[in-house]
Amino acid sequence: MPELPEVETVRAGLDSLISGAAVVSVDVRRDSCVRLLPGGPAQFSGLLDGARIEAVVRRGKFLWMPLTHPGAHSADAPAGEALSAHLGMSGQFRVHEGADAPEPHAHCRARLLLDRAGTPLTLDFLDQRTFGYLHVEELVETADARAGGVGSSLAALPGSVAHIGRDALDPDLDAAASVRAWRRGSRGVKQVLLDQTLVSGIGNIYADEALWAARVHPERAAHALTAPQARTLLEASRVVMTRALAQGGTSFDALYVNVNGESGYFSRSLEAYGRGGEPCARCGRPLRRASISGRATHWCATCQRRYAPRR
DNA sequence: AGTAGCACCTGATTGC
DNA sequence: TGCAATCAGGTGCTAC
Repeated sequence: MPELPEVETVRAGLDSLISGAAVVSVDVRRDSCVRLLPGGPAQFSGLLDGARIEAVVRRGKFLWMPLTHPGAHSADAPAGEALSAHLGMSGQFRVHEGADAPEPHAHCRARLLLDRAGTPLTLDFLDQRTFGYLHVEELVETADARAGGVGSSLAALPGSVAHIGRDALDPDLDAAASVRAWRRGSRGVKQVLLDQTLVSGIGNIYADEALWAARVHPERAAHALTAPQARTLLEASRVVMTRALAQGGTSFDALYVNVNGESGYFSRSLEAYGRGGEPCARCGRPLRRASISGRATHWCATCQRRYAPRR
């Protein structure tokens, strides 16, 4: 469920609250949330105990927190280690300051007790549908990060993120190369926008919003996009996700909230997603809704033409 | 190599 | 009322 603006809202909230905190104890309440570790919850706890969270960083929808281990040598992992996380369709982080944390929610999959300069913190990972995960893994240098140069904060990525492209709001994204990659291949434009290995961060909501704003039909073949159309599409995705971020993200219900349990307001600003049958804000014709490769898709058949008009 | 299809889950809502 | 079908913001693996 969460896409780039929602994940960034979570990242910023976590960063301000838990950066610099040390892990005091770990309670995994559903083993599958650490399924990427062969050793399960015991290994997860062992890797985190005593570690210090240096920061909370993000690429696209992937989050990670570089760790340091006070008093330990770092010869094993030259680039360091990180607690990484993906929210899947329904993941949330919730932070409580002080010693009086409430009972864990029914969807709480793991609870970490932290200490930040003497202040106790409780970090809960909630996930109704359990597609999300927590993981501890080594950071690896990537060719992309080295080539990026300027993006020194992303010099190293967790192994599970190494195949993900820079996200649409990354200042180091190579727009020309991204547009070229988008225009290759036989898939429809919507599928290409959702391909996280090309440009990351765009999910089902913002794909529909960007396509509507750029007046591109979701089923237009990617190779039939002109270069200017593809550029417009990239710019539209940036604009819509930047506006959403400024409003705390998109939320329809309590399934997506920030680290304090609050909802964002961008659902009021959506032009296409969830508006099947309602009039298009540009032309007044009813918006279409259909399933495209298994994802609900919304568009205006008048403003967004599947085939380029004949001259 | 690139792409389609499905699997992975829980819970709310809709329809018979 | 009860129960089955459908749907939900994502990703990764497998098989063509």
